[in-house]
Amino acid sequence: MSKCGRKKYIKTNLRQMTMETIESQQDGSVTDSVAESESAHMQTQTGQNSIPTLAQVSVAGSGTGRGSPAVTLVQLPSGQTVHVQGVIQTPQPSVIQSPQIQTVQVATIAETDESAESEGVIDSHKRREILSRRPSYRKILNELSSDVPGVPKIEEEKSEEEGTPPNIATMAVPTSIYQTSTGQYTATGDMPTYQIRAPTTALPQGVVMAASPGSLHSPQQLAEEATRKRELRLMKNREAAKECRRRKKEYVKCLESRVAVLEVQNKKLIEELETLKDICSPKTD
DNA sequence: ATACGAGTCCGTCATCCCCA
DNA sequence: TGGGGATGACGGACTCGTAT
Repeated sequence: MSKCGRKKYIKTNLRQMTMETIESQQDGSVTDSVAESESAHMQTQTGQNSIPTLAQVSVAGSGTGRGSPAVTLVQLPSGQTVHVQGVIQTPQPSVIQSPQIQTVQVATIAETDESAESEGVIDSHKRREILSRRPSYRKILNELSSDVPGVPKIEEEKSEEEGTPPNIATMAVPTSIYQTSTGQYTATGDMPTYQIRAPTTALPQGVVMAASPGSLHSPQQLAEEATRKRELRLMKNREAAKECRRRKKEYVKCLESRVAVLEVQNKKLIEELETLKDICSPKTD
C-alpha cells in the first residue's frame, strides 16, 4: 500500500476504532484494547492481511510531542507480540477538558505489509469495492445516545448550534462566500481562497437561475445549462462537505468527552469496590 | 538546510438514505 | 421513485516535528 493509501486507511478506520475503544476502555488496559481491536479488525479484513492492523486506545498521562512516533511492544491474547507504532493526536487546546486523556492512534505492521506495499497500488474502484461503506457516524452516535442518557445527540443544524455542550468548543464556520470579478471565490473569515475550475458559469451560493429546459434551444445552451448545474452541485457539495466535517469533529469531541467521563466513573467504581471488599472481608489478624 | 514521515484540510466523487 | 442532502472514500496540497 502506498504511503498515502495507508494514511487514508488509518483515517478510514478511526471511527471504527473509536467505537471499539469505548467498548473496551472500561477495562482500562492498553494491551487489551489493542488486542480486542486486533481481533475485531482481523475479522473484517479477511484475506487482506497486507493491510496494517489498527487500533485506537486511550491512555492516561502525557505523551510525546505532536506527531512524534513511539514504538511499543504489545502482547496479544494469543501470545503473539506485535510492534506497535503510536502517534499522539494532539487535541485542540480548548477541546479536551480532562488533560489526562489523550487519544493514541496505533498501527501494527503485519508481516506481509512490506511485500504488499511493493506490489503497487490497487486502483480506486477496486478499493471502493473492498472498503464497504460503514454506518453513518451520526447514526452511531444517536444509537449510542439512545442507550445512554447524557450523551448528546447530533441533531439538525439549529438545535445543534443552540445546544452545544459547554465543554465543547465550537468552530468558526465562515459563511460569506462571493464571486470576484476574476471568477475567484473568496471567503471572509478563516477559509482560504479557492478557484472554480470553470468559472464562466459559476454562480454565487444560493443563486438559482430560472432557466427551464423548454427555454433551451441550441446544444450550446444545453451544455451551458449542464455546466451550470454541475457547478451548482459542486458548490453545494463543497459546502455540505465542510458542514459534514464540522459535525464530524463535534462527534469525535463528544466521544472523547464520553471516554473521559466513563473513565472517571470506572475509576470511582473500582475504588468503591475496593472499599466494599475491605469492609466485607474477614480480618485475618 | 533539507529530506521524510505523519497529520490535517479541502475538493470531489460515489453512494446511501430520507422525503416529497 | 426520483431528487437532493449527508457522508464515506480518495487524492492532493500543505504544515509541522524530527532525523540526518
